[in-house]
Amino acid sequence: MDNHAIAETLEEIATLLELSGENPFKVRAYANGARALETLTEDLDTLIAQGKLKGHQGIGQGLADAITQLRQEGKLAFLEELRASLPPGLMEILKIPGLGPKKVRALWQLLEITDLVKLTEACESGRVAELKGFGAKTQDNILAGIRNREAYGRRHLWLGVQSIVGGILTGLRALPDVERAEAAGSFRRARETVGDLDFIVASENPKPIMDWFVAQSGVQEVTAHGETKSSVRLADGLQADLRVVPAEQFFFALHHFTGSKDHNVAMRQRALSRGLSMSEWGLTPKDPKAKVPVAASEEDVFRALGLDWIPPELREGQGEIEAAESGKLPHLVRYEDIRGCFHNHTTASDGRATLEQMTAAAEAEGWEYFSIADHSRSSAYANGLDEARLLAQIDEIAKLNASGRFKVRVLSGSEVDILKDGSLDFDDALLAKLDVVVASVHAAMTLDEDAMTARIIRALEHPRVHILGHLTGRLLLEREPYRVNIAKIVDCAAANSKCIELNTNPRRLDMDWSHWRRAAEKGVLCAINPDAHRTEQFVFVRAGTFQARKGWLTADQVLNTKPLAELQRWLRR
DNA sequence: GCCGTTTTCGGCCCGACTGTTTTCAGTCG
Repeated sequence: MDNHAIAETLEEIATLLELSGENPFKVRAYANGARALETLTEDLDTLIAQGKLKGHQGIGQGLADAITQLRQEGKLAFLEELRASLPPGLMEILKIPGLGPKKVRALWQLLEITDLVKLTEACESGRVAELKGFGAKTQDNILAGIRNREAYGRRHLWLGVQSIVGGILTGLRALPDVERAEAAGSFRRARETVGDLDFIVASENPKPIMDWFVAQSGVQEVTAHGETKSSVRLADGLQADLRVVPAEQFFFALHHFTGSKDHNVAMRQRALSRGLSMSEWGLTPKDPKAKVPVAASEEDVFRALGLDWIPPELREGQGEIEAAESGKLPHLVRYEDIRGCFHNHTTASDGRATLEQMTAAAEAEGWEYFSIADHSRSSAYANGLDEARLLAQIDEIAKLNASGRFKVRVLSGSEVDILKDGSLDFDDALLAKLDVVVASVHAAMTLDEDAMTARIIRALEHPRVHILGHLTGRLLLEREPYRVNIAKIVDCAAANSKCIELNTNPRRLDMDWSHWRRAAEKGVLCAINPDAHRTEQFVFVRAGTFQARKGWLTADQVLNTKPLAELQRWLRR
């Protein structure tokens, strides 16, 4: 099993234990272990061999043993027993909003409900409402939850919800009683996908704000409408929560609901160690005579705990608090630092805009340079260029640059296919004529991990390759990543001074933010690339810069921040 | 199950809302 599969298995154990009525802290330990594994940056086999798995945050002896066994044998005896002891259909029932482990257990034990079909029947016949702790309302909510389970479970691409967030914020800020309004949650942290939206408002008069929020156009269902908190369902099952707090609590609440969970836990622990209790309401000293900290900004919240302000993108519980304590937070890259990008398509392959249209749009972005990297011949589905067409395009780009019609410098390139054996789709003589070579996998995605890793490493070691394109091939919410050892690819890129792409197509965001910090520490450069197939997609660079920030990247760790002359020296070296 | 310059046992973040209750359990984030 690879890291991801093992993490999913640990999640499954956590859920099964929860349904068994196990100690909730034990349940949490497995869930924490799964997260620790997902964000592991070292090679798992190396850690196991060196006996260093235990000692990682959240991984003790028990989890280290379980992970080792899953990695080496692919199975775990106590998991088999656990699975056998519970009806498999309970897992689906647990996903219905409003049903947690206690209620699912009650349904199972008292009504012998073991799947969604039986649950639906029991609700329709009114038997669920008769159970202790249930009622008519709960029964109705379960039926609604079953009907809408697909939509409610879906996450949403960050860029896809951006305009919705903007619209709601504009609406809130226009209300007379609103002093401040911000979006919080995973949207503010720029997670690649967003489960629901969180809004925080400062006001002394919450009621009209709550009333506006639940009555907005686009609201399909009101799931909560309280004095300080309301929740609604928007289109596609997207949930939006609003919390209204007094102005003096605003920045504590904004921090709290920005999260992440891991970050907040670490912050609360830090507060406790300094004699303070932390919640969304503020910081309360254990000593009633001590001064109560106030916050007129989010900086004040961090300052009260002896920390520098931590950008929301970094708040994932990945060491940001330690860095903020010692003044070692990185000076993160900003969109203003970007001078161009390297992976764009035209109508020559599968793009929707011509070379000239793309160039005009790049100039409008204010960029110094950008490179065309159309598909190569093996990507026939995308109208990949053969040698003759690529030579013609190189010539066309040279003429466009010579014409002086645009200030932006167009670099010629190719998104050359990495073939199944790791060789490239064009010969060395042709590659040598290009300014930029991006190498990507587009076919034979089902190789096993060792074969895929060896394939990509062979391509990356090719002296003509500058940038590795979309490393894992994942499509968020659609397609799993290829099986590939990212740690080994990163090491290879570092050893050969190659650049890895951060593909900022909102469905890709690949390589993922969680790997960049370690990659950059090893000296691997990042190329923030839109993979634009039309001019409007240059905006991906803007949105994708948040992902680079999430990966702790500074401007000098990003290839696109180099001035043209320096860039050309790097490309030709 | 994890963790520990007070701890190897006894903690483990905290609060709002709903629905079912007459004071609170369960769920959610």
